[in-house]
Amino acid sequence: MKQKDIKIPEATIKRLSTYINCLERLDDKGCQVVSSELLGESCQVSPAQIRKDLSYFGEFGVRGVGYATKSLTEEIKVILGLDCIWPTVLVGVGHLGHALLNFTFFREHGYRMVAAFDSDPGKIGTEVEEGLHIQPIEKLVETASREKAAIGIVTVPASSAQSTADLLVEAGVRGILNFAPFKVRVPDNITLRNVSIVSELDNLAYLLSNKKPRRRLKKKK
Amino acid sequence: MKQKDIKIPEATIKRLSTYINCLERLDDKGCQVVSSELLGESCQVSPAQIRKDLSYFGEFGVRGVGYATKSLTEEIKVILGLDCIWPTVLVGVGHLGHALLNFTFFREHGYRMVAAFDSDPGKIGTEVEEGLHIQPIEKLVETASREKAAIGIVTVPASSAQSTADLLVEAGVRGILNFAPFKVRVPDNITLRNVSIVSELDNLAYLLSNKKPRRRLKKKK
DNA sequence: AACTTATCGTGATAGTTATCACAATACCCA
DNA sequence: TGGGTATTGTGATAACTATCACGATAAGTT
Repeated sequence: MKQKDIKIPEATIKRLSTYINCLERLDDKGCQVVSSELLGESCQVSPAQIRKDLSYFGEFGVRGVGYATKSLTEEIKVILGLDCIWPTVLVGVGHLGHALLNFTFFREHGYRMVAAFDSDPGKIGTEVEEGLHIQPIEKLVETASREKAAIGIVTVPASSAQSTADLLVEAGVRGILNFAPFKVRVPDNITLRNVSIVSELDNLAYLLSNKKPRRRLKKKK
Repeated sequence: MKQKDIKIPEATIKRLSTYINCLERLDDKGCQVVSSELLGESCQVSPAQIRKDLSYFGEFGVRGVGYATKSLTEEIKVILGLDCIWPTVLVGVGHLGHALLNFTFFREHGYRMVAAFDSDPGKIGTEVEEGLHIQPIEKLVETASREKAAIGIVTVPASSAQSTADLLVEAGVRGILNFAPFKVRVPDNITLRNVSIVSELDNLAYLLSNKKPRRRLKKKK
Protein backbone atom coordinates (compact mmCIF):
# COMPACT_ATOMS: atom_id res chain seq x y z
CA MET A 1 0.00 0.00 0.00
CA LYS A 2 1.23 3.42 -0.97
CA GLN A 3 0.06 6.80 0.17
CA LYS A 4 1.27 10.00 -1.35
CA ASP A 5 0.39 13.64 -1.20
CA ILE A 6 -0.06 14.75 -4.77
CA LYS A 7 -1.49 17.68 -6.57
CA ILE A 8 -4.72 17.43 -8.54
CA PRO A 9 -4.82 19.55 -11.69
CA GLU A 10 -7.71 21.97 -11.74
CA ALA A 11 -8.46 20.79 -15.27
CA THR A 12 -8.99 17.31 -13.89
CA ILE A 13 -11.71 18.56 -11.57
CA LYS A 14 -13.43 20.33 -14.42
CA ARG A 15 -13.38 17.15 -16.49
CA LEU A 16 -14.71 15.00 -13.64
CA SER A 17 -17.80 17.17 -13.66
CA THR A 18 -18.35 16.52 -17.35
CA TYR A 19 -17.73 12.81 -16.86
CA ILE A 20 -20.72 12.69 -14.53
CA ASN A 21 -22.83 14.33 -17.18
CA CYS A 22 -21.75 11.88 -19.88
CA LEU A 23 -21.99 8.86 -17.61
CA GLU A 24 -25.58 9.71 -16.74
CA ARG A 25 -26.43 9.99 -20.42
CA LEU A 26 -24.73 6.69 -21.18
CA ASP A 27 -26.57 5.07 -18.29
CA ASP A 28 -29.87 6.34 -19.69
CA LYS A 29 -28.96 4.68 -22.96
CA GLY A 30 -28.56 1.39 -21.10
CA CYS A 31 -24.77 1.15 -20.87
CA GLN A 32 -24.10 -0.56 -17.57
CA VAL A 33 -20.38 -0.73 -18.21
CA VAL A 34 -18.24 1.81 -20.03
CA SER A 35 -14.63 1.67 -21.18
CA SER A 36 -12.43 4.73 -21.00
CA GLU A 37 -12.57 4.68 -24.79
CA LEU A 38 -16.37 4.86 -24.93
CA LEU A 39 -16.58 7.52 -22.25
CA GLY A 40 -13.84 9.46 -23.98
CA GLU A 41 -15.72 9.27 -27.24
CA SER A 42 -18.82 10.54 -25.50
CA CYS A 43 -17.26 13.53 -23.78
CA GLN A 44 -14.45 14.26 -26.22
CA VAL A 45 -11.56 13.50 -23.92
CA SER A 46 -8.77 11.01 -24.63
CA PRO A 47 -9.11 7.60 -22.93
CA ALA A 48 -5.67 7.99 -21.34
CA GLN A 49 -6.70 11.33 -19.90
CA ILE A 50 -9.77 9.82 -18.30
CA ARG A 51 -7.82 6.97 -16.74
CA LYS A 52 -5.20 9.40 -15.48
CA ASP A 53 -7.80 11.71 -14.00
CA LEU A 54 -9.45 8.86 -12.13
CA SER A 55 -6.13 7.39 -11.01
CA TYR A 56 -5.49 10.47 -8.88
CA PHE A 57 -8.28 9.28 -6.61
CA GLY A 58 -8.07 5.51 -6.69
CA GLU A 59 -8.86 2.49 -8.84
CA PHE A 60 -12.43 2.38 -10.01
CA GLY A 61 -12.27 0.12 -13.05
CA VAL A 62 -11.77 -3.53 -13.86
CA ARG A 63 -8.94 -4.36 -16.24
CA GLY A 64 -10.13 -5.93 -19.43
CA VAL A 65 -13.68 -4.81 -18.70
CA GLY A 66 -14.13 -1.14 -17.95
CA TYR A 67 -16.06 0.85 -15.38
CA ALA A 68 -19.49 0.15 -13.90
CA THR A 69 -21.42 3.18 -15.11
CA LYS A 70 -23.58 3.78 -12.05
CA SER A 71 -20.96 3.17 -9.41
CA LEU A 72 -18.36 5.29 -11.22
CA THR A 73 -20.88 8.11 -11.32
CA GLU A 74 -21.34 7.81 -7.58
CA GLU A 75 -17.61 7.63 -6.95
CA ILE A 76 -17.02 10.83 -8.89
CA LYS A 77 -19.81 12.54 -7.00
CA VAL A 78 -18.08 11.61 -3.77
CA ILE A 79 -14.77 12.95 -5.08
CA LEU A 80 -16.39 16.26 -6.01
CA GLY A 81 -18.28 16.47 -2.74
CA LEU A 82 -21.66 16.10 -4.44
CA ASP A 83 -22.72 13.27 -2.16
CA CYS A 84 -24.09 15.83 0.25
CA ILE A 85 -26.38 18.83 -0.15
CA TRP A 86 -24.86 22.29 -0.42
CA PRO A 87 -27.22 24.97 0.87
CA THR A 88 -26.91 27.82 -1.61
CA VAL A 89 -28.16 31.39 -1.85
CA LEU A 90 -28.36 33.61 -4.90
CA VAL A 91 -28.09 37.39 -4.97
CA GLY A 92 -29.41 39.40 -7.90
CA VAL A 93 -32.52 37.99 -9.52
CA GLY A 94 -32.16 39.53 -12.96
CA HIS A 95 -32.43 37.37 -16.05
CA LEU A 96 -29.24 35.49 -15.27
CA GLY A 97 -30.20 34.95 -11.66
CA HIS A 98 -33.59 33.75 -12.76
CA ALA A 99 -31.99 31.35 -15.20
CA LEU A 100 -29.91 29.81 -12.45
CA LEU A 101 -32.80 29.57 -10.00
CA ASN A 102 -34.91 27.71 -12.54
CA PHE A 103 -32.08 25.40 -13.48
CA THR A 104 -33.56 22.15 -12.24
CA PHE A 105 -30.18 20.54 -12.66
CA PHE A 106 -28.98 22.07 -9.42
CA ARG A 107 -31.70 20.53 -7.33
CA GLU A 108 -30.87 17.11 -8.69
CA HIS A 109 -27.14 17.35 -8.21
CA GLY A 110 -26.15 18.29 -4.74
CA TYR A 111 -27.24 21.90 -4.41
CA ARG A 112 -30.29 23.34 -2.72
CA MET A 113 -31.28 26.94 -3.24
CA VAL A 114 -32.34 28.12 0.20
CA ALA A 115 -32.84 31.82 -0.50
CA ALA A 116 -32.74 34.49 -3.20
CA PHE A 117 -32.20 38.22 -2.75
CA ASP A 118 -32.62 41.35 -4.82
CA SER A 119 -32.34 45.08 -4.18
CA ASP A 120 -35.34 45.98 -6.35
CA PRO A 121 -38.30 46.62 -3.98
CA GLY A 122 -40.68 45.71 -6.79
CA LYS A 123 -39.37 42.14 -6.86
CA ILE A 124 -39.54 41.43 -3.14
CA GLY A 125 -41.95 38.66 -2.31
CA THR A 126 -42.17 37.28 -5.84
CA GLU A 127 -42.12 33.49 -5.89
CA VAL A 128 -39.35 32.47 -8.28
CA GLU A 129 -39.48 28.79 -7.59
CA GLU A 130 -41.69 26.54 -5.54
CA GLY A 131 -41.67 28.03 -2.06
CA LEU A 132 -38.79 30.42 -2.78
CA HIS A 133 -39.68 34.10 -2.42
CA ILE A 134 -37.30 36.92 -3.25
CA GLN A 135 -36.07 38.73 -0.15
CA PRO A 136 -34.52 42.18 0.22
CA ILE A 137 -30.74 42.45 0.38
CA GLU A 138 -31.09 43.74 3.93
CA LYS A 139 -32.18 40.26 4.99
CA LEU A 140 -29.18 38.57 3.39
CA VAL A 141 -26.90 38.20 6.39
CA GLU A 142 -29.70 37.16 8.71
CA THR A 143 -31.36 34.65 6.38
CA ALA A 144 -28.23 33.16 4.85
CA SER A 145 -26.60 32.54 8.19
CA ARG A 146 -29.80 31.10 9.66
CA GLU A 147 -30.08 28.73 6.68
CA LYS A 148 -26.40 27.89 7.04
CA ALA A 149 -25.76 28.72 3.39
CA ALA A 150 -22.38 27.37 2.29
CA ILE A 151 -22.34 28.77 -1.23
CA GLY A 152 -23.30 32.20 -2.52
CA ILE A 153 -23.99 32.92 -6.18
CA VAL A 154 -23.48 36.51 -7.27
CA THR A 155 -25.51 37.66 -10.27
CA VAL A 156 -25.65 41.38 -9.57
CA PRO A 157 -24.21 44.18 -11.74
CA ALA A 158 -20.46 44.79 -11.54
CA SER A 159 -20.99 47.91 -9.46
CA SER A 160 -22.50 46.04 -6.52
CA ALA A 161 -20.51 42.82 -6.83
CA GLN A 162 -17.99 43.67 -4.11
CA SER A 163 -20.56 44.79 -1.54
CA THR A 164 -22.60 41.67 -2.27
CA ALA A 165 -19.56 39.45 -1.77
CA ASP A 166 -18.82 41.23 1.50
CA LEU A 167 -22.32 40.52 2.76
CA LEU A 168 -22.05 36.86 1.79
CA VAL A 169 -18.78 36.57 3.66
CA GLU A 170 -20.39 38.21 6.67
CA ALA A 171 -23.22 35.70 6.44
CA GLY A 172 -20.70 32.90 6.71
CA VAL A 173 -20.72 31.30 3.28
CA ARG A 174 -17.59 29.30 2.48
CA GLY A 175 -17.58 29.69 -1.27
CA ILE A 176 -18.68 32.29 -3.81
CA LEU A 177 -19.46 31.86 -7.49
CA ASN A 178 -19.27 35.27 -9.09
CA PHE A 179 -20.89 35.99 -12.44
CA ALA A 180 -20.46 39.75 -12.27
CA PRO A 181 -17.79 41.15 -14.60
CA PHE A 182 -15.74 42.43 -11.68
CA LYS A 183 -13.05 40.54 -9.81
CA VAL A 184 -14.21 40.72 -6.22
CA ARG A 185 -11.83 40.33 -3.31
CA VAL A 186 -12.55 37.95 -0.44
CA PRO A 187 -10.64 36.77 2.65
CA ASP A 188 -8.23 33.87 2.22
CA ASN A 189 -10.49 31.36 3.90
CA ILE A 190 -13.26 31.93 1.33
CA THR A 191 -13.15 30.00 -1.92
CA LEU A 192 -13.92 32.15 -4.92
CA ARG A 193 -14.58 31.36 -8.54
CA ASN A 194 -15.22 33.93 -11.21
CA VAL A 195 -17.22 33.06 -14.31
CA SER A 196 -16.68 35.51 -17.11
CA ILE A 197 -19.13 35.11 -19.92
CA VAL A 198 -17.59 38.01 -21.77
CA SER A 199 -14.16 36.36 -21.68
CA GLU A 200 -15.60 33.29 -23.31
CA LEU A 201 -17.00 35.35 -26.15
CA ASP A 202 -13.78 37.32 -26.47
CA ASN A 203 -11.89 34.07 -26.67
CA LEU A 204 -14.12 33.02 -29.53
CA ALA A 205 -13.54 36.34 -31.29
CA TYR A 206 -9.79 35.86 -30.95
CA LEU A 207 -9.90 32.36 -32.38
CA LEU A 208 -12.04 33.53 -35.29
CA SER A 209 -9.70 36.42 -36.04
CA ASN A 210 -6.81 34.05 -36.54
CA LYS A 211 -6.94 31.46 -39.28
CA LYS A 212 -4.56 29.24 -37.41
CA PRO A 213 -5.98 29.32 -33.93
CA ARG A 214 -3.47 29.49 -31.12
CA ARG A 215 -0.65 30.56 -33.44
CA ARG A 216 0.50 33.98 -34.40
CA LEU A 217 3.41 35.89 -35.85
CA LYS A 218 5.63 37.55 -33.33
CA LYS A 219 7.32 40.71 -34.38
CA LYS A 220 10.22 42.29 -32.56
CA LYS A 221 12.25 45.32 -33.49
CA MET B 1 14.40 42.32 -36.25
CA LYS B 2 13.24 38.91 -35.24
CA GLN B 3 10.18 37.02 -36.30
CA LYS B 4 9.11 33.78 -34.77
CA ASP B 5 6.12 31.50 -34.87
CA ILE B 6 5.14 30.88 -31.31
CA LYS B 7 2.23 29.47 -29.47
CA ILE B 8 -0.09 31.64 -27.41
CA PRO B 9 -1.41 30.01 -24.25
CA GLU B 10 -5.17 29.91 -24.10
CA ALA B 11 -4.96 31.25 -20.55
CA THR B 12 -3.23 34.33 -21.93
CA ILE B 13 -6.19 35.08 -24.18
CA LYS B 14 -8.58 34.72 -21.28
CA ARG B 15 -6.52 37.15 -19.22
CA LEU B 16 -6.28 39.68 -22.03
CA SER B 17 -10.05 39.90 -21.92
CA THR B 18 -9.98 40.71 -18.22
CA TYR B 19 -7.20 43.25 -18.75
CA ILE B 20 -9.52 45.22 -21.00
CA ASN B 21 -12.13 45.22 -18.27
CA CYS B 22 -9.70 46.43 -15.62
CA LEU B 23 -8.07 48.97 -17.89
CA GLU B 24 -11.43 50.55 -18.64
CA ARG B 25 -12.17 50.81 -14.96
CA LEU B 26 -8.77 52.33 -14.25
CA ASP B 27 -9.28 54.76 -17.10
CA ASP B 28 -12.61 55.83 -15.62
CA LYS B 29 -10.78 56.51 -12.38
CA GLY B 30 -8.49 58.86 -14.25
CA CYS B 31 -5.37 56.69 -14.59
CA GLN B 32 -3.86 57.67 -17.90
CA VAL B 33 -0.82 55.47 -17.38
CA VAL B 34 -0.67 52.14 -15.60
CA SER B 35 2.26 50.00 -14.57
CA SER B 36 2.06 46.22 -14.78
CA GLU B 37 2.08 46.30 -11.00
CA LEU B 38 -0.99 48.52 -10.75
CA LEU B 39 -2.87 46.61 -13.42
CA GLY B 40 -1.90 43.37 -11.76
CA GLU B 41 -3.17 44.63 -8.44
CA SER B 42 -6.43 45.59 -10.08
CA CYS B 43 -7.11 42.31 -11.84
CA GLN B 44 -5.30 39.97 -9.46
CA VAL B 45 -2.62 38.77 -11.86
CA SER B 46 1.12 38.99 -11.23
CA PRO B 47 2.92 41.87 -12.94
CA ALA B 48 5.32 39.46 -14.62
CA GLN B 49 2.41 37.50 -16.02
CA ILE B 50 0.92 40.62 -17.53
CA ARG B 51 4.17 41.65 -19.16
CA LYS B 52 4.69 38.14 -20.50
CA ASP B 53 1.16 37.98 -21.89
CA LEU B 54 1.62 41.27 -23.71
CA SER B 55 5.09 40.37 -24.92
CA TYR B 56 3.63 37.60 -27.08
CA PHE B 57 2.12 40.27 -29.27
CA GLY B 58 4.62 43.10 -29.22
CA GLU B 59 5.93 45.92 -27.07
CA PHE B 60 3.24 48.20 -25.79
CA GLY B 61 4.83 49.85 -22.79
CA VAL B 62 7.52 52.38 -22.00
CA ARG B 63 10.31 51.25 -19.72
CA GLY B 64 10.46 53.15 -16.48
CA VAL B 65 6.97 54.50 -17.09
CA GLY B 66 4.30 51.91 -17.82
CA TYR B 67 1.51 51.59 -20.32
CA ALA B 68 -0.79 54.29 -21.70
CA THR B 69 -4.16 53.11 -20.44
CA LYS B 70 -6.29 54.04 -23.43
CA SER B 71 -3.94 52.90 -26.12
CA LEU B 72 -3.18 49.60 -24.39
CA THR B 73 -6.90 48.94 -24.22
CA GLU B 74 -7.15 49.53 -27.94
CA GLU B 75 -4.14 47.35 -28.67
CA ILE B 76 -5.61 44.46 -26.75
CA LYS B 77 -8.92 44.87 -28.54
CA VAL B 78 -7.07 44.58 -31.82
CA ILE B 79 -5.28 41.46 -30.60
CA LEU B 80 -8.56 39.84 -29.61
CA GLY B 81 -10.27 40.88 -32.82
CA LEU B 82 -12.63 43.26 -31.05
CA ASP B 83 -11.78 46.17 -33.29
CA CYS B 84 -14.50 45.04 -35.64
CA ILE B 85 -18.15 44.10 -35.18
CA TRP B 86 -19.10 40.42 -34.93
CA PRO B 87 -22.64 39.79 -36.14
CA THR B 88 -24.09 37.35 -33.63
CA VAL B 89 -27.27 35.30 -33.34
CA LEU B 90 -28.73 33.65 -30.27
CA VAL B 91 -30.86 30.52 -30.17
CA GLY B 92 -33.07 29.73 -27.20
CA VAL B 93 -34.58 32.76 -25.50
CA GLY B 94 -35.15 31.28 -22.04
CA HIS B 95 -33.94 33.11 -18.98
CA LEU B 96 -30.29 32.62 -19.86
CA GLY B 97 -30.81 33.68 -23.46
CA HIS B 98 -32.70 36.71 -22.28
CA ALA B 99 -29.90 37.58 -19.89
CA LEU B 100 -27.36 37.52 -22.72
CA LEU B 101 -29.56 39.52 -25.10
CA ASN B 102 -29.99 42.26 -22.52
CA PHE B 103 -26.33 42.31 -21.66
CA THR B 104 -25.51 45.78 -22.88
CA PHE B 105 -21.85 44.96 -22.57
CA PHE B 106 -21.93 43.06 -25.85
CA ARG B 107 -23.18 45.98 -27.84
CA GLU B 108 -20.38 48.14 -26.54
CA HIS B 109 -17.59 45.65 -27.12
CA GLY B 110 -17.49 44.31 -30.60
CA TYR B 111 -20.60 42.17 -30.88
CA ARG B 112 -23.94 42.94 -32.48
CA MET B 113 -26.93 40.73 -31.90
CA VAL B 114 -28.58 40.49 -35.30
CA ALA B 115 -31.25 37.88 -34.57
CA ALA B 116 -32.75 35.69 -31.85
CA PHE B 117 -34.66 32.44 -32.29
CA ASP B 118 -36.86 30.22 -30.18
CA SER B 119 -38.98 27.14 -30.78
CA ASP B 120 -41.84 28.28 -28.54
CA PRO B 121 -44.63 29.63 -30.82
CA GLY B 122 -45.82 31.80 -27.95
CA LYS B 123 -42.59 33.77 -27.94
CA ILE B 124 -42.38 34.47 -31.67
CA GLY B 125 -42.57 38.16 -32.45
CA THR B 126 -41.79 39.33 -28.95
CA GLU B 127 -39.41 42.26 -28.93
CA VAL B 128 -36.53 41.31 -26.63
CA GLU B 129 -34.38 44.30 -27.35
CA GLU B 130 -34.77 47.48 -29.34
CA GLY B 131 -35.75 46.30 -32.81
CA LEU B 132 -34.96 42.65 -32.15
CA HIS B 133 -37.96 40.31 -32.45
CA ILE B 134 -37.83 36.60 -31.66
CA GLN B 135 -38.07 34.47 -34.78
CA PRO B 136 -38.99 30.81 -35.16
CA ILE B 137 -36.21 28.24 -35.41
CA GLU B 138 -37.37 27.48 -38.95
CA LYS B 139 -36.10 30.89 -40.01
CA LEU B 140 -32.65 30.36 -38.49
CA VAL B 141 -30.70 29.25 -41.55
CA GLU B 142 -32.32 31.84 -43.80
CA THR B 143 -32.00 34.80 -41.45
CA ALA B 144 -28.58 34.01 -40.01
CA SER B 145 -27.01 33.53 -43.42
CA ARG B 146 -28.67 36.66 -44.81
CA GLU B 147 -27.35 38.66 -41.84
CA LYS B 148 -23.94 37.03 -42.31
CA ALA B 149 -23.88 35.96 -38.67
CA ALA B 150 -20.36 34.92 -37.67
CA ILE B 151 -21.10 33.77 -34.14
CA GLY B 152 -23.94 31.66 -32.80
CA ILE B 153 -24.83 31.48 -29.12
CA VAL B 154 -26.64 28.33 -28.01
CA THR B 155 -28.84 28.67 -24.93
CA VAL B 156 -31.29 25.83 -25.61
CA PRO B 157 -31.83 22.73 -23.45
CA ALA B 158 -29.28 19.91 -23.73
CA SER B 159 -31.69 17.81 -25.78
CA SER B 160 -31.77 20.25 -28.69
CA ALA B 161 -28.21 21.54 -28.47
CA GLN B 162 -26.84 19.33 -31.23
CA SER B 163 -29.61 20.07 -33.73
CA THR B 164 -29.26 23.78 -32.99
CA ALA B 165 -25.52 23.64 -33.57
CA ASP B 166 -26.12 21.81 -36.86
CA LEU B 167 -28.45 24.57 -38.02
CA LEU B 168 -25.96 27.24 -37.08
CA VAL B 169 -23.25 25.48 -39.05
CA GLU B 170 -25.61 25.22 -42.01
CA ALA B 171 -26.29 28.94 -41.70
CA GLY B 172 -22.57 29.58 -42.08
CA VAL B 173 -21.52 30.81 -38.66
CA ARG B 174 -17.80 30.42 -37.97
CA GLY B 175 -17.95 30.08 -34.21
CA ILE B 176 -20.35 28.71 -31.63
CA LEU B 177 -20.58 29.50 -27.93
CA ASN B 178 -22.50 26.67 -26.30
CA PHE B 179 -24.14 27.08 -22.90
CA ALA B 180 -26.12 23.84 -23.05
CA PRO B 181 -24.83 21.07 -20.79
CA PHE B 182 -24.10 18.83 -23.74
CA LYS B 183 -20.86 18.66 -25.70
CA VAL B 184 -21.98 19.28 -29.26
CA ARG B 185 -19.95 18.14 -32.24
CA VAL B 186 -19.11 20.49 -35.10
CA PRO B 187 -16.96 20.28 -38.24
CA ASP B 188 -13.27 21.06 -37.93
CA ASN B 189 -13.55 24.46 -39.55
CA ILE B 190 -16.00 25.68 -36.91
CA THR B 191 -14.64 27.09 -33.67
CA LEU B 192 -16.50 25.85 -30.64
CA ARG B 193 -16.44 26.86 -27.02
CA ASN B 194 -18.45 25.20 -24.30
CA VAL B 195 -19.40 27.09 -21.15
CA SER B 196 -20.42 24.80 -18.35
CA ILE B 197 -22.00 26.61 -15.46
CA VAL B 198 -22.55 23.35 -13.63
CA SER B 199 -18.84 22.52 -13.85
CA GLU B 200 -18.02 25.82 -12.20
CA LEU B 201 -20.32 25.05 -9.30
CA ASP B 202 -19.01 21.49 -9.04
CA ASN B 203 -15.50 22.88 -8.94
CA LEU B 204 -16.50 25.06 -6.03
CA ALA B 205 -18.06 22.09 -4.25
CA TYR B 206 -14.84 20.14 -4.70
CA LEU B 207 -12.71 22.94 -3.31
CA LEU B 208 -15.03 23.34 -0.33
CA SER B 209 -14.96 19.61 0.38
CA ASN B 210 -11.21 19.69 0.78
CA LYS B 211 -9.62 21.82 3.46
CA LYS B 212 -6.43 22.15 1.49
CA PRO B 213 -7.72 22.95 -1.96
CA ARG B 214 -5.85 21.32 -4.82
CA ARG B 215 -4.27 18.71 -2.57
CA ARG B 216 -5.51 15.34 -1.58
CA LEU B 217 -4.42 12.02 -0.19
CA LYS B 218 -3.78 9.36 -2.73
CA LYS B 219 -4.53 5.83 -1.75
CA LYS B 220 -3.32 2.80 -3.60
CA LYS B 221 -3.64 -0.86 -2.84
C1' DA C 1 -5.04 -24.77 -17.10
C1' DA C 2 -3.06 -22.35 -20.63
C1' DC C 3 -3.98 -19.00 -24.13
C1' DT C 4 -6.24 -14.92 -25.98
C1' DT C 5 -8.36 -10.59 -25.73
C1' DA C 6 -9.75 -6.37 -23.79
C1' DT C 7 -8.83 -2.64 -21.04
C1' DC C 8 -7.13 -0.61 -16.88
C1' DG C 9 -3.37 1.82 -13.99
C1' DT C 10 0.77 4.22 -14.13
C1' DG C 11 5.81 5.49 -14.62
C1' DA C 12 8.28 7.89 -17.97
C1' DT C 13 8.33 11.46 -21.25
C1' DA C 14 7.03 15.35 -23.89
C1' DG C 15 4.76 19.56 -24.05
C1' DT C 16 2.82 23.67 -22.07
C1' DT C 17 2.54 27.59 -18.91
C1' DA C 18 4.06 30.48 -15.13
C1' DT C 19 7.70 32.52 -12.50
C1' DC C 20 12.00 34.69 -11.85
C1' DA C 21 15.74 37.67 -12.31
C1' DC C 22 17.98 40.96 -14.70
C1' DA C 23 19.54 43.60 -18.76
C1' DA C 24 17.59 47.40 -21.34
C1' DT C 25 16.00 51.92 -21.51
C1' DA C 26 13.01 56.10 -20.99
C1' DC C 27 12.34 59.89 -18.03
C1' DC C 28 13.64 63.13 -14.39
C1' DC C 29 16.58 66.30 -12.26
C1' DA C 30 20.76 68.53 -10.90
C1' DT D 1 24.74 65.82 -20.04
C1' DG D 2 25.34 62.40 -16.81
C1' DG D 3 23.66 59.73 -13.01
C1' DG D 4 19.57 57.85 -10.50
C1' DT D 5 15.13 55.65 -10.62
C1' DA D 6 11.31 53.19 -12.26
C1' DT D 7 9.51 49.76 -14.95
C1' DT D 8 9.49 47.22 -19.13
C1' DG D 9 10.70 42.99 -22.12
C1' DT D 10 12.50 38.50 -22.12
C1' DG D 11 15.67 34.38 -21.77
C1' DA D 12 16.20 30.86 -18.49
C1' DT D 13 14.16 28.02 -15.26
C1' DA D 14 10.78 25.82 -12.56
C1' DA D 15 6.26 23.98 -12.17
C1' DC D 16 2.49 21.93 -14.00
C1' DT D 17 -0.28 18.97 -17.25
C1' DA D 18 -1.10 15.78 -20.97
C1' DT D 19 0.36 11.97 -23.69
C1' DC D 20 2.40 7.66 -24.44
C1' DA D 21 3.58 3.00 -24.01
C1' DC D 22 3.40 -0.96 -21.66
C1' DG D 23 2.97 -4.08 -17.67
C1' DA D 24 -0.89 -5.95 -15.01
C1' DT D 25 -4.93 -8.46 -14.83
C1' DA D 26 -9.86 -10.08 -15.34
C1' DA D 27 -12.88 -12.74 -18.23
C1' DG D 28 -13.82 -15.75 -21.87
C1' DT D 29 -12.35 -19.89 -24.74
C1' DT D 30 -10.36 -24.16 -25.99
